[in-house]
Amino acid sequence: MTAEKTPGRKRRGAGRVTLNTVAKQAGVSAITVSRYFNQPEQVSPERRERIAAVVNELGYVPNLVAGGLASARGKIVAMVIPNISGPIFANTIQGFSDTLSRHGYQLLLASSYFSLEQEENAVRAFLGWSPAALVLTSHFHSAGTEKMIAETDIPVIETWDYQPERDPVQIGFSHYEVGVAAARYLHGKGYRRIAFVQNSAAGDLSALERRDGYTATILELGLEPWVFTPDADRAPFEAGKQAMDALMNAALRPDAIIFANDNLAAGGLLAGQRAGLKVPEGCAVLGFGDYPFAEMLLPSLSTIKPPALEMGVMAATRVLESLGELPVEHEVSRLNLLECLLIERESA
Amino acid sequence: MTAEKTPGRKRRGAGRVTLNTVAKQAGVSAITVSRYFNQPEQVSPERRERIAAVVNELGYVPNLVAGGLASARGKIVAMVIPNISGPIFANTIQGFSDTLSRHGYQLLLASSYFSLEQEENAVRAFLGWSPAALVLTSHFHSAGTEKMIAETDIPVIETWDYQPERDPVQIGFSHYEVGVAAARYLHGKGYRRIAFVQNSAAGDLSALERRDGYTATILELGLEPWVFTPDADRAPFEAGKQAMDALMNAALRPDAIIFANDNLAAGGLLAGQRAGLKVPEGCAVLGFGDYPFAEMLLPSLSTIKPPALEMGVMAATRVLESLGELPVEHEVSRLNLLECLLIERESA
DNA sequence: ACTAATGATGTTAGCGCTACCAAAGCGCTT
DNA sequence: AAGCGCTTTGGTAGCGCTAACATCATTAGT
Repeated sequence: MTAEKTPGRKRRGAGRVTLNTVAKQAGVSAITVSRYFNQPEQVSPERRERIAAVVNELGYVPNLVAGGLASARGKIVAMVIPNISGPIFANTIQGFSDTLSRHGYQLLLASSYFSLEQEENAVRAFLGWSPAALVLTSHFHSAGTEKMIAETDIPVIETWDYQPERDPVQIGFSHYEVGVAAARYLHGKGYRRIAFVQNSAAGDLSALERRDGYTATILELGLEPWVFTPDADRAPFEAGKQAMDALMNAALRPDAIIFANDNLAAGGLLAGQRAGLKVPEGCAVLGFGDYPFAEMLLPSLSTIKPPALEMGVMAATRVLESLGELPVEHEVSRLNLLECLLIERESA
Repeated sequence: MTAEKTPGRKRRGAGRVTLNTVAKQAGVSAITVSRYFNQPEQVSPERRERIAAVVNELGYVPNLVAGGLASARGKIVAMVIPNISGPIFANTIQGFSDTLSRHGYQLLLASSYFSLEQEENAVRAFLGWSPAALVLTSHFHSAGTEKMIAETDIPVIETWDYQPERDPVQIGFSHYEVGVAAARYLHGKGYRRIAFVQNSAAGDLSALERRDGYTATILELGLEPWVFTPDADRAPFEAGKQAMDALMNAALRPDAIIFANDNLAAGGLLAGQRAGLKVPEGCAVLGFGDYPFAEMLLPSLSTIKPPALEMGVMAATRVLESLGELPVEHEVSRLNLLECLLIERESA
């Protein structure tokens, strides 16, 4: 029944079901079918019904690429995140994606592995899809990325950090304050030789801010900062073991250790236990991230829980608000500071 | 310098930098600039250089939406996965995404939460973006989804399972055989009262296949199957605890337990330990998934590791091959059976 | 030297959809 | 009865790009 009468040379999308096919079949104009999908309330009920029947019969799927081109805004949102499989970022992605998909937006995702160059490439490619919004992680970007986000007119959101003086919408928390809180908490518990174990993964610049918060606070408390840096090429779990072994063999052992994340902390915990160390009596252990296994360890791991899921949901909410898909509560704020939660378990 | 001379009424994408802007500025035709991006080897070096300079100066970013419409194939690949934040699927996504992005393809991602309806919605929306390929999880789909994947002409790949008789490309492993292997392994170790703890999450149909493999094998070995199903509304970790408590209070305790996944197993392990149970002497524990924390537990968790990352990489490879982006090794096979690995640690 | 083959570049016509306007239909007021 | 505002519908002209073909310059072949 596909009556192709075009005589000439060019026939690319032959015989595909398009808006026009549906329109003809339903006896309405193309634009009406378009409205049926985008502003159904503007189409009379009878036509809606007729169009629905035809759509169903033909199995028509709207071509969003064409729609995106015509309207210059696709229902798609781009996100670049350091890595997808990390236990914490995953929650942010999930919260973001789910909130968006409830409103018919799709997620375009890429990981940067903390590489600014990879981030830039991803952003460039994404902008070519003219997404409705762009979500990045942290405020550390290459010059090229900065240029692009300054020039684009779509909303840009930065998560997982919080820099009041920056221009894009900020949804995050202060890593520096996390370092401060960790040091103060252990100090309050009576610990005095508090060490900090750095992230072995290069490029995680936010982790350095946590360390800086720690260092500053320790000095302020009149104690001595003590930062241990594992070998850069070790996996986090192994790096944690290395750190614990090294610290326990030091002349003057620490009585508490802050690990830059829970993976490191778990490694430290296990190495300590295998060496007969009692936690927290012999040495307290505090992590960061509240990874899913933190409560599964023995002793369970005290840690600082970042608002990972909340950031994803809030990022999506801000995006939807600025697209007019969601009523704006209060006033869209450029600065959204969320709180971390210190979860006190057995290890500290 | 943006000389707009169009007199008429419609001006939508006003003053945006397009292919044409670049072309004029560089003194070449639009198609040459297009070639510069898509088949650079067809453009002479001098022009390449000139175009590169202009692109850089204007900060031009190709509009992939327009390109996708014109060429009827966007450099985008869609994936639907049960959930993004699960520790195992995350690896598949990561492997998939990374392999693709190395070839300039972007990832469109959605999660279905094991809901066939949500999967169908995601697939429908994705097809509208005319992706280069579509990747799904498992072979359980709604009728609507089946219809769409039958009618579309883009490659469809199913991962995380393996059904030889199905049409789409299969990349996965046999869940049934995992159940068989788990039962055999414990039997070989001398255990005789082997229980199986089901997944509390409804909708994970693959988990049921693992159970079936277990049941069949246990019967074949002349033992008695024993399947425990936790309350459906419990989080996995809690469900594992519940299962362990219940099984340990049974009249005749099991001497080994297979948990449908590592989260359940971790809960079981912890509940057992808190109750003074020695693992594996009192009761062996075997998980599934090799979640990152499996080696961090005490005792470390024996488990079956699915080829999560490999499936992602292989899915991407097959996609790229069928798009002609990658030389085809051997012959593109529709059936790709990968192996799980039983990782023997301390718990079983 | 003349034609054929090759490679680089340009011209034209859409891809399938929506923005923009215009117009028609309807109930109501004055 | 004419005018007004409102809703519903349709016609037209692109959105920015690339496929397909056409053209031109260059080189090779006899």
